[in-house]
Amino acid sequence: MEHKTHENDIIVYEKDLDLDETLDCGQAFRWRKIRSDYLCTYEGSFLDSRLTVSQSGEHEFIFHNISEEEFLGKWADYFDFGTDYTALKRQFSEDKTLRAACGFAGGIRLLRQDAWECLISFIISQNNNIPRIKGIIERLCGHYGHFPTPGELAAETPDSLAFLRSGFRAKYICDAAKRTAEGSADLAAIAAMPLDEARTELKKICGVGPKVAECVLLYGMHRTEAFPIDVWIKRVLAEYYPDGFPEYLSENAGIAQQYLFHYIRMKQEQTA
DNA sequence: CGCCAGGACGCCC
DNA sequence: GGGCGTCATGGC
Repeated sequence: MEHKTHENDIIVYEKDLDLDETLDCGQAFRWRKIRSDYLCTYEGSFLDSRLTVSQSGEHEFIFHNISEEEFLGKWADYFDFGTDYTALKRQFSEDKTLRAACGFAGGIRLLRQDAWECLISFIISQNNNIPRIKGIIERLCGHYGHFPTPGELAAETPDSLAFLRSGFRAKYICDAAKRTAEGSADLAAIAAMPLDEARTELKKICGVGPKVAECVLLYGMHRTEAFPIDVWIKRVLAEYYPDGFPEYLSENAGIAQQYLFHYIRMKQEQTA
């Protein structure tokens, strides 16, 4: 990744990034495509940080109206620009199915999101569809003007969160907020634990089962060996990996999973 | 209308 | 330990 400043923007050159594939593949829920003169432009946030970013060419991106400090200190990390995805995809491509998935959408990157925001977001995601997940999170952030802190959410009750229309998940949101605010769930500590221990700790939060725990580990703590299994990945495993997922990929299985998730969903959409 | 959604829980055996 | 009904809400 190379970058330069131009007026108030940061221009980035990166071969292994596609904004549509990365920001609209179900790993983050707060990005929305806005009309523009570029290939595509997205507006989005994590916690209370907002960004407008455009894809101005196949390998060229504009991070609008931010300083170099803000780019290097925040967004370069968020977009995981420190990781060599060319090397990752080369490794993935030893596997036939993954080679097809990377060939289909090679511009996916694993965003380095905030653990707390991921915890709440993926609690909301359970037994839910992506458009509605986005709506609930939008109402949540709209209410506070930013993604609520653990303390802010801990002051709520399922009744006071009725405006979210999050259904049975409201009580789970409250439990996660309470535990995080009071420290019985210490996300920073969990992020540093051995994987199985981290899983166990996350699942102590009411409403966090195997799938949500895996998503928090992968998307919010960048534990790339975490491997969320939802209905789509179940189909991939049954169809392409009846004898199990290749062991040599285990260290980056979560990133591989991201390519496969996008691949199988788009394939389904095309044949549907 | 019915089926499904980036599931987890409680209960049953 | 595995199987199954239930849980709100709304997209399609």
